[in-house]
Amino acid sequence: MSATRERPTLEAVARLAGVSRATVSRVVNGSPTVAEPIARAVRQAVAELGYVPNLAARSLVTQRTGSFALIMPEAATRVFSDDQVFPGIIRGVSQELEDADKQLVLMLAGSAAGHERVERYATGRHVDGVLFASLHGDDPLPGRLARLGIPVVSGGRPPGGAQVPYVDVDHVGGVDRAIRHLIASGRRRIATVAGPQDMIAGIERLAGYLAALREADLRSIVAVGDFTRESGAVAMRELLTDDPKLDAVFVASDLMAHGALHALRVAGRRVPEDVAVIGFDDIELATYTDPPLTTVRQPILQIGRRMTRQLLRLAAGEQIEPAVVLPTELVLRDTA
Amino acid sequence: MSATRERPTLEAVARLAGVSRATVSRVVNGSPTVAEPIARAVRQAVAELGYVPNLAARSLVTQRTGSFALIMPEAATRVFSDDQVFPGIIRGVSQELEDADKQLVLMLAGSAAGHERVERYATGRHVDGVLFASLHGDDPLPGRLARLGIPVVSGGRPPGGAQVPYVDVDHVGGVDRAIRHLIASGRRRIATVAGPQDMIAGIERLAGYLAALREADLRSIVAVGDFTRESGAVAMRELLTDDPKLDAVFVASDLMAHGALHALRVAGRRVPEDVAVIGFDDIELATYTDPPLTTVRQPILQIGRRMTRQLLRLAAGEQIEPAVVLPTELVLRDTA
DNA sequence: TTGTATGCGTTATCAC
DNA sequence: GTGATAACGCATACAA
Repeated sequence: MSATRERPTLEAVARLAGVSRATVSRVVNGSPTVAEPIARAVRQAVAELGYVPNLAARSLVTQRTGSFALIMPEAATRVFSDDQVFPGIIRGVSQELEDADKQLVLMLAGSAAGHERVERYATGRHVDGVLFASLHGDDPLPGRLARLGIPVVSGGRPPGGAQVPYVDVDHVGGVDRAIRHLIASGRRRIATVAGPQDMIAGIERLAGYLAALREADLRSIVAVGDFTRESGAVAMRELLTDDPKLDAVFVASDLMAHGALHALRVAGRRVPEDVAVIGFDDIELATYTDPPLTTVRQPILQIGRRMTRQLLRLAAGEQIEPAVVLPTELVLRDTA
Repeated sequence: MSATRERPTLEAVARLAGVSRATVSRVVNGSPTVAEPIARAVRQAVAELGYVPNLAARSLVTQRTGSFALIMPEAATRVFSDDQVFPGIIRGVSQELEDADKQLVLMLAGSAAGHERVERYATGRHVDGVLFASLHGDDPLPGRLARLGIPVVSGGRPPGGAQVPYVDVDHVGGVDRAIRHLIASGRRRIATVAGPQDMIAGIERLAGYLAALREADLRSIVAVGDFTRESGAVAMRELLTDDPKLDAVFVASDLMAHGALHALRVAGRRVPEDVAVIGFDDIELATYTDPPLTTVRQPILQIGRRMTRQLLRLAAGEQIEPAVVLPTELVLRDTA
């Protein structure tokens, strides 16, 4: 029982079981064409030696690895702030991959170096397919991988218009319902804290806000954040400066909304009496803010699951829809 | 530019450059023993063909993969709740690995199936080493991997006493300072919401609480949660039932403390006037609770970084300390 | 049903 | 400095 015992190979198992390597391979891979007594002997030898297949060798010949990459083109700080969106996607992907008995390889690609390493990794055929949790600007990577024949699915429509299959939610519809609700409850000076304008979620939600206000013939008041809580607070302060009499604000993410609530409290505004607030996402935090946050729910877990299912189908050689759009829903709590 | 173009191999590059495979390999791996003109020609051919080394083939011969696994023996729900502890560790690990130009493979092993898949993956030599973000009970996996000669480092002392090198923080010292602070400010009925008792963080923080109260000759009041926000709220309600007159509570994690604050507000208790609250972790949320949370800071990012450095040294064949313990610190805000 | 032989794409050990 | 050539550990077409 030495600590650095040689790893047993197929060969060793074959010798011990008194059969050929091929037979051992068949047993290990569950081929039905092996006589039961022999199979038993082989399994016995496998157990005795503690044999585990070398995955590198296997994937060298099978041309597949059984693992899939989920790429977060974000700084780690952003992925793991307490914004629950990325984590939710990770969970969805993880669940679906687990069901398929595939391995998840999570890659953070915030830095340029990280981006490059991801590319090497994926093109090096370390994975059978690649998921992008989000995309910034017109990142060329997904298109490049797809062109190399590597199955790729994106979370959110690629902002640059890259031709990559994606799964997204109905941002505009959700925002529209939120704004209508504010208007219906008598609000007239409706501002927004928008998300980053190089991400599709930021772009679409702002577009939705602008369209809804235009239709209602109301003036728009915009400040831009970057989906962090801190940026939400900063943007809220800007808005209050721009228009001290604003009576509602649609914030493009719950985390930013939390920051905004904080800023409003500091500024002495009551929510919802003075200012109504609606967020977007419906992460767990939304239930625990003070007061609990009215928000547009997006099915975060489902995004991850759906992306994964699409990718698995793609990797299996099936044809898939170029776009899947999931519904959003307005969840009424106490801030609007 | 066909979508499923054959991948170029070393052979192809060699042919195009008019040299041998060995030479191409040398150039690709940056060997200095290649004449510059030839090296240039090879690089040219590599670029032209878009050659990328097949990592499976490479690791088959080098016996190393350049990637390391970070295993979260938790349900995904827990890892990616908005508790920032696991994410913080992931970030630390990710940063340090990035600096070393190594790949991070994140594996969730909450379910039994997941646990088994992780074992196959690691013993299958898909990674050069393994990090456990936390350990439950006496999980046999880390010990098993270590015995197979796979470098392993644990985050937190293994509760079961497994002989695996680990990085942990000074739980007891931190809790002790928290309790002393409560006593010094006149609190006498000090309760605790403990963490899960199969995790070292839960065990040690409760032990620290009990020891500090015993020393001060005060009565202990204990409820147990599982590090989720909801469990913090539930436990807080229990405590209020047990002793309606309690005037302070040490909560073993900030997220549970958030739940506890919520429960206290609902119960009509003012914080800190009626009840003082101290958390543990100092995640970003602690700054944003209402009121901002006094808490014991642990250097979460550093835990991840330090674990990774230890693992890299281990994988490089160096000898490492069996235990590294990082300091904690009391951060005073408004709840105590 | 089982065994033999071959190849997957690299790196490493030699000669040259 | 460069080029053959032998592993690395496995899966599979083909033969028996």
